[in-house]
Amino acid sequence: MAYWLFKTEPQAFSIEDLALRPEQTEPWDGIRNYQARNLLRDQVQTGDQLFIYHSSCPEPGIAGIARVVRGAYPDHTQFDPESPYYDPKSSEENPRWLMVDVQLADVFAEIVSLKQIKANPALEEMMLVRKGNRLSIQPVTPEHGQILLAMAKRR
DNA sequence: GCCAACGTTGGC
DNA sequence: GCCAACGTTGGC
Repeated sequence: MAYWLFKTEPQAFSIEDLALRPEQTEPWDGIRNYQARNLLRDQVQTGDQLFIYHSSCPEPGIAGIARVVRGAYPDHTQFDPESPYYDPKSSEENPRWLMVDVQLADVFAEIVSLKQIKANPALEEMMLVRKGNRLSIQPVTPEHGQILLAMAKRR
């Protein structure tokens, strides 16, 4: 079981949306970055835990945890001309983009803020806080994962 | 293959 | 809204 950090903009999709129907699995679609796609394809596995990170919002940080319930398969939004994620250069025969299905595991009582993460010397090697990193899917080491879990207040 | 121009991300 | 730090595109 590996840990990952998945970014989302809460105004588009937040952990509260996952929490609306906690029993339901949700497709994590719209990944349009090759590095992130390769992680989905090669490394992200069913049962892995995701730290759900809210970005571009008043308080950026980790809002909770989800689990991967289905490994990588073609992201259907790439074939839909009506979708903002439509990719005319992709084809059903040779899909370019992948997605996974996730299910809510836990909503933190309080966000583990980017500010807190930056303030913790034990997390200074996290990809999230390394300069210039914008990757939307990031590996989280077991050590960092344990520290983040310890920082979180469980609801 | 180079690289300038352009687009995106995301904190502040 | 600003802007740094990328990633992508496309002419050559």
